[in-house]
Amino acid sequence: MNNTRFATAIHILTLLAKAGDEWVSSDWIAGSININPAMVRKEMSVLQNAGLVVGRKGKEGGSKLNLSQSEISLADVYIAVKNSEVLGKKNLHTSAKCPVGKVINKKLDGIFSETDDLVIRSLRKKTLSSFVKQF
Amino acid sequence: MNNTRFATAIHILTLLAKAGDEWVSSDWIAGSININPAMVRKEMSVLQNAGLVVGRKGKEGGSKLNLSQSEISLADVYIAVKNSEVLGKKNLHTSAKCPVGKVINKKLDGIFSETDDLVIRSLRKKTLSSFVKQF
DNA sequence: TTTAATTGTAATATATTTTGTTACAATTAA
DNA sequence: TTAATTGTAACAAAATATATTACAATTAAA
Repeated sequence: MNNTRFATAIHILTLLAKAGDEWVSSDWIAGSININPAMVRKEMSVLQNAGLVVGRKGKEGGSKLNLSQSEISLADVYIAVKNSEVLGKKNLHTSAKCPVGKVINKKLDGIFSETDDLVIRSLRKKTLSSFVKQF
Repeated sequence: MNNTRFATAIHILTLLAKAGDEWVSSDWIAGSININPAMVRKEMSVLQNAGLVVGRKGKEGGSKLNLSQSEISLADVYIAVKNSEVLGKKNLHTSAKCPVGKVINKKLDGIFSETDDLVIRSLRKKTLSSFVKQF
């Protein structure tokens, strides 16, 4: 996760949470984060596919939450945006001739997935609701 | 961590652990990982700065562990190589005019560092020794 | 019905990060 | 003295992330 996707997603969801039942435009959100509106819409599209938000086209269009704040956990957000494991990537092409190189990825798998699970279980306990209360 | 540095560092340390008191060349290690020897030396340099390995130049030179296998935790390795937080980067330049944009990074800080700590505490319990035993 | 505003998405461009490569002075053992 | 090796710098290439532009499709409201 050497990118801003989690931070961006949380920022978006926080604004939607605070907007309640209003439709919020990507332009408004982009102004708060200070990124391009098209970037907001791209990430919004991911959050829609995850079932967290809904969008509406056309004049007076925009986005809003699809679930209540307390039904959205930060794990849902993380899972929606994550594109690598916490401990990073493995070296593909390790040597089949070396006893270590031959099997190391299988051994790393355990640690890698255990670490990912740990993070997800921790984020599962945190809700958008409690995050937004801080503001 | 959208890179291979942790996997590479663990691979290196595993080979050194299995080599015992011998000096292992970057060329040999590179062959097992199937990457460029200069890459191995770069990462080795990081592990040296972390106090985990020692190097020797010249003919019959190479690297070996500076501590016993059981004294090296995977957290030591992770800390040595990590260059981003688990949950990624924050958006710098968020709007000072928006009540959310104004303070969100401070609020995210809590979650971000808590998550990093969680991972480190978990890796702290795992030693190079127990990892290497699997081979 | 027309207009204005907005999404969703694709295509392209730019920037940043990661990985790979080459080169070589300094060092060390034999 | 020779041969092998590190440590590091400089540069190149590839992969990933972010930004920008454009526009068809849609929708509310005039």
